[in-house]
Amino acid sequence: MEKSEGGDSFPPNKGQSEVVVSSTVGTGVDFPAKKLARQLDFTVFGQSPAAAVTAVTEQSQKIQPLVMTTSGTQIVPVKLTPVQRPQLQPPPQPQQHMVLMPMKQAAVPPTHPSIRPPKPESPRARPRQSASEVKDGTPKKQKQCNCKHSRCLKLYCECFASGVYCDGCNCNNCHNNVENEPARREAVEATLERNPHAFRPKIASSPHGARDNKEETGDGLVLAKHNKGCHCKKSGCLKKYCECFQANILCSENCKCMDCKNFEGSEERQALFHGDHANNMAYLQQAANAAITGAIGSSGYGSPPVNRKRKSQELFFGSTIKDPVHRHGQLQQGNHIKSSVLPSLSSSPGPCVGNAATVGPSKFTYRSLLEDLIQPQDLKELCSVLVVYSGEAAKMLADEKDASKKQAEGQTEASLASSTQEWVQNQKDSGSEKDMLDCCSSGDQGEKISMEESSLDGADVSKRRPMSPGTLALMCDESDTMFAAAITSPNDLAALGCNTSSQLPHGQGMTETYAEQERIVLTKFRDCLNRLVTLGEIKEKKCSSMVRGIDFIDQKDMIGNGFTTTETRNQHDSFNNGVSNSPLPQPRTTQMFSSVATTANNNPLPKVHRPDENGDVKPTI
DNA sequence: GAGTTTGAAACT
DNA sequence: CAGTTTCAAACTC
Repeated sequence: MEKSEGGDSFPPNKGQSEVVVSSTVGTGVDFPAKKLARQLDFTVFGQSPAAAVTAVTEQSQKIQPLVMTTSGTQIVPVKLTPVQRPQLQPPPQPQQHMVLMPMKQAAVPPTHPSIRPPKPESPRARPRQSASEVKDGTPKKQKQCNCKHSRCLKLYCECFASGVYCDGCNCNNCHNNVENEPARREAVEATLERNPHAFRPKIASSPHGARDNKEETGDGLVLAKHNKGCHCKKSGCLKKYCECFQANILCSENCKCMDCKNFEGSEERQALFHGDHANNMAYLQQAANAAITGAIGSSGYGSPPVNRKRKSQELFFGSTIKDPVHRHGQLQQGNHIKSSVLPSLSSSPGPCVGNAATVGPSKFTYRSLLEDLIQPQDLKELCSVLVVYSGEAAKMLADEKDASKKQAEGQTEASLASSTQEWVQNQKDSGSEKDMLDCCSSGDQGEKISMEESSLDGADVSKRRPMSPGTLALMCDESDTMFAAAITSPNDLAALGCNTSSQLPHGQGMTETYAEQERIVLTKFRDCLNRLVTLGEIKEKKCSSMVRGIDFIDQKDMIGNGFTTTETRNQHDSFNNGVSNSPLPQPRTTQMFSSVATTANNNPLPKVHRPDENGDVKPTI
């Protein structure tokens, strides 16, 4: 039962597996080091998990069943499942150095300080795990295949796919052994012929680099993505059927899965991972099942599968939103900021993307954590505030640089400054802000500002304060994309400041002004985004608590005194001014941005200041 | 532990 | 390249 064939002579079976093979290989071991060496050349396999963590370039990932142990003195074959090969993400199963390691070493689970330990898994989740693998909870051996028809010479076989001989497997008619090396080699060649990359790691480091590298979804690091992507249809990519899920990575744009729930921000996924203990697996699995059945159940295939295909989902904001959940998830993976804002930007005040509940009866529907944090008007307001800042910054800087000129030119700029401040103040005091926001964007705001200026000081366009290219672009973009209708004549655009040439009376001095102006605006914008992030995090925590079933505790705390932990309490305090104390934190972005607006309102520039109180003034948006 | 489900791999 | 079949792991009962 333990072994049908193939592992009899090589690799050494269990009794032999404790033999240490030194780096010089072949010392007194009844299996030839040469064979091990041969393994090296036939495929290019993933590195040991530990090594893989640190070296992750696709090119360098030679499939290499024999790797140096951490001691650096021994060569041991490693056994990784196909999805394990890649690295980065420790698979759910404990990874074991293979047979040739001394038991003492083998008994020590490889650790990966830099990565999250494999998620807890109940024994039930590994029903086929050999008895020898985990008896006392200590992984001792590689995973064993159970191939029956492939002779372990197809990629179906994990051993073969991993580039190692079968050892102690439960396979039948195994040819993945030294005795059948010719057949094996032939199979390898055939496999490579079909797919030259067949033995290359399936998981590659993300091209998104830093973003992905720092990606932390609360449930584990998500560092890479599947090269080919999965094609899951029914598992929601929340089961180990899914290679991405199994590798503990998020589905990516490479995937062609349906009803994917393995994306950042997926509540279903978070529900799976937020359980930190193995004994939560039952619940977690229930959550996964519920998520899957909920999505697939009545609605899942009620619509043509094609509609659920990623192809349609990839139609960026196509008019037909068949699967907002998945699509949103993909978007999130693609771009944090974009995904965070998109729900709100998605225009129609109607159902936002995150409001998947309106689309399908899925029991678990994904709603962006930021869904109710950001409203379209909030963005408008933000843009408006930024424009105000921009204007104020430019004006102030221009004032400084052109103090002498302004003396000659009279009070124009001063009136501009005062008028702008007055305008901001009036906007707030008169309560017309909403009205303004309802009908304008930054561009519109800019228009208003410009109009105001014109009306107040009578200055012509050429005298209007300069605006940075960035600001102008922002304003123009806004007006182009969202409020073009409001612009009825070219003069409007000119009024928006799009005519940069007319705004640049000061030559090089303006460059500095622009830089400073942009810095201020961007810094402020960063501030807002940071607040948004904080809000999202807090809300995520709350959601996590709900998932864990302890929500009521936290919620109670939140209702009463804020948050339970010092950390969250601090977070709460940090933006206390802008966030409501609603039990279920749904702080409006308007509130969140209010401090910005207030700053702009009360003290436009002195406080435009360095939003980063620590002195970091460089916008890092 | 048997049977079912699932999705990758292989095949057509 | 798409559709189908084969296969073995994951999963359920």
